[in-house]
Amino acid sequence: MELHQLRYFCAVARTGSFTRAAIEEGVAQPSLSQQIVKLEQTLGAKLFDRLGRSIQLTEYGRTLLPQALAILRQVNEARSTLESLRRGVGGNLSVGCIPTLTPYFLAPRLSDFAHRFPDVELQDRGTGWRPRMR
Amino acid sequence: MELHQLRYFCAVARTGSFTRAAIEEGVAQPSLSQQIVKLEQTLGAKLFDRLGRSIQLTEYGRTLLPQALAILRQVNEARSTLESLRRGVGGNLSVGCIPTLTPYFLAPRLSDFAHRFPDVELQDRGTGWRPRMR
DNA sequence: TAATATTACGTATTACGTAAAGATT
DNA sequence: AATCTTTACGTAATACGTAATATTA
Repeated sequence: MELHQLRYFCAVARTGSFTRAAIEEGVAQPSLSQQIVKLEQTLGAKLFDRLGRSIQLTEYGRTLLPQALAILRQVNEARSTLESLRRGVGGNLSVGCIPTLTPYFLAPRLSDFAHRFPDVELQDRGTGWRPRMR
Repeated sequence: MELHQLRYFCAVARTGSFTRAAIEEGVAQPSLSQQIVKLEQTLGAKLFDRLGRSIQLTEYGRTLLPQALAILRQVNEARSTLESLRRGVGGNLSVGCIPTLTPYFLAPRLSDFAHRFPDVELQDRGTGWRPRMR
C-alpha cells in the first residue's frame, strides 16, 4: 500500500472513471490501472466492480475510501504543518466555546494545536460570561 | 514523502540510532540513511541533529513525529479494517455512555463505526435510567 | 581504535509510457 | 463503431546492498 496508490484510488472513486482519474493525476491510464490492480492485490480485495465503462465501488472500496481520504488528509496536514513551521506562524486568533462543549470538544483540539505549534502561546482570557444566579 | 520513509523516520526517532533503526526495519543502514536524507530534502527541513554517534530530533522532527505516527497508525487501521471485513466481523458489543457525553463524544464515534462496518446493526436499547423527578 | 553515519557506485525492483488487445454500450 | 479498461513490453527512476570514506567518543 503506497500513498500514490491511495491517491489514484480516491481519484477513481471520485470521478468514477479510470480515464478521468488518470488525467487528474497526470499519469497514463494504464499506469494508474496497474497501480489500482496492485493495490487490490496487496489488500487481497477487489475495490471496484468493473461494469464495462462505468465503475462502482465494492464493499471493500466503500470501506477503504474514507480511510484513504483520512490518510491523505493527514499527510497534507503534516506537510502544511512543517511548511507553517518553516515560514513561521503569525497573526492572532480568538476561539470561543460554550462551557458544555469545552472539555470534550475544544480541549482536545487545543491540545493538538498546542502540540503542533509549540511556539504559539495560548491564553485563557475567559468570556466574562456568568450564569444567572438570581 | 513515502510511507516507508515515515516508517524509517519513526524507527530512528524511537531508537535514537540509524543502526538500530535499520536493524528493526530490516534494511541496510546506508539505505535507511539515504531515505531519511531524501525525506528531509522533500520536506525542506532537517529532521535530526547529527551529533556524532547520537541523534536528536530537531524542532521539525519533533513536529513531524506525532503526525508520522498518526499516519502510520491510520494506515494500519485501514489494513486491519479491510482484514476484518474479509474475515467477517462477529460477536456482540454493548456500549454505554452518560447522557452528557452522548452527543459530543459517543455519537461521532458510533457514526464512524457504522460507516466502517455497514453490516453491523446498531440498536439503541436505552438504559432504563431516568432522572429523579420527585 | 571502535562504533556510527555518510558517500560512491552497481544492481534489482518497479512505476511509468506507448502500443495493442479486450470488452461493453 | 466508439469509448473505456486491461495486457504486453520496453524504459527510466529509484530503493537497496556492498564497499569505501568520514567523524566522533
